[in-house]
Amino acid sequence: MGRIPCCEKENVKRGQWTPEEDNKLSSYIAQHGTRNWRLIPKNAGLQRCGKSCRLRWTNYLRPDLKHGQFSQAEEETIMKLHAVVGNRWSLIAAQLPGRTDNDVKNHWNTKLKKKLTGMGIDPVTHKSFSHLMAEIATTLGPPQVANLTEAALGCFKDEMLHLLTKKRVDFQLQPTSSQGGNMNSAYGMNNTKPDTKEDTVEKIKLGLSRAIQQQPDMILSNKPWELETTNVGATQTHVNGGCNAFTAFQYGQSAFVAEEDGSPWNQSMCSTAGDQLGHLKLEDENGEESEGGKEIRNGSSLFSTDSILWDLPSDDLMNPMV
DNA sequence: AAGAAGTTCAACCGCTCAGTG
DNA sequence: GCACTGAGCGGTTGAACTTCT
Repeated sequence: MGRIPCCEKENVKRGQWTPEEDNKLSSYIAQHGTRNWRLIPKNAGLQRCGKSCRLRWTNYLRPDLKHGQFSQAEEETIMKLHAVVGNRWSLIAAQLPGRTDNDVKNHWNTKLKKKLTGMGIDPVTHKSFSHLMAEIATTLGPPQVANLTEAALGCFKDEMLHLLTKKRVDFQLQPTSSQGGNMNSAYGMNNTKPDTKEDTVEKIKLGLSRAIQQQPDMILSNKPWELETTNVGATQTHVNGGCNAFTAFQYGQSAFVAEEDGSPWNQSMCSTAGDQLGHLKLEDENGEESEGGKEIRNGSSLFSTDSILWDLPSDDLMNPMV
């Protein structure tokens, strides 16, 4: 039993709309309104599917639409709401006057996701990668924890590579006093060459392995059955006294600290390892070391401590959230 | 200058939901 | 309660444009 098509597929034009078509649709709707989309193309003299007309109108022709760049405030709203409601684009768009769900969705997919990833935050869960690594660790038995490096890479390799291969990365894997080993000879201090993807992955592996080896108690102590979950507003924060390094990485804290020490990765992806992983320095095109990178600085201002996730008073919403 | 690679965004598709008889 | 229909939603696609090599 097939689904009844919304219109006859033949005799129906598809693809980009022409200015004449836009005019026809706009003037028809101005006169007759938007009742019965199936009849609109026929009556307006358009060889288009009703659904296509509705989309064109709601996403482009509606007079109350904004077409320019998203403002910082709008981006903030999207990110906050996405953390709460997920991919409910229409719900999010309802809070942004003049923006459509399609606009919001596109902006999220092309800009905001990357921005978050660049900050070491998983755009799906809105948790830092280090937090997610900790969660992975809790699902592994002690013998498997040794494989955490591989597991973490499996999960975040794409994100890491995206970030690391887009920017010039200066790995400075600093040895700790307890290590005693000569990290300089192993990795080369101030290795300013980004190398190949494979090299990058190997370096991440080495750093993570070392961190995990040095902190097995911390990772193992974060057992799911010992986790206490508290609700903070609309988001959940895991609280575990023995594993503070992993707790409560939300935008506010993450970005705030990142700005302080200039290395978002140190705080997010690398916070598990802390100093053992060393510092990832981001350099700009001129080879100048940036304080966390341009992207990150923008992110920091976006996620100021004044606008952390759970601080979203319902009064701020344009429309009541369901 | 030209081709390749990456990015953006309008448009489409198929599914679900709500309204109606 | 059921069937049917229109509207709306979110995921995906691909053309156009931009940037890189």
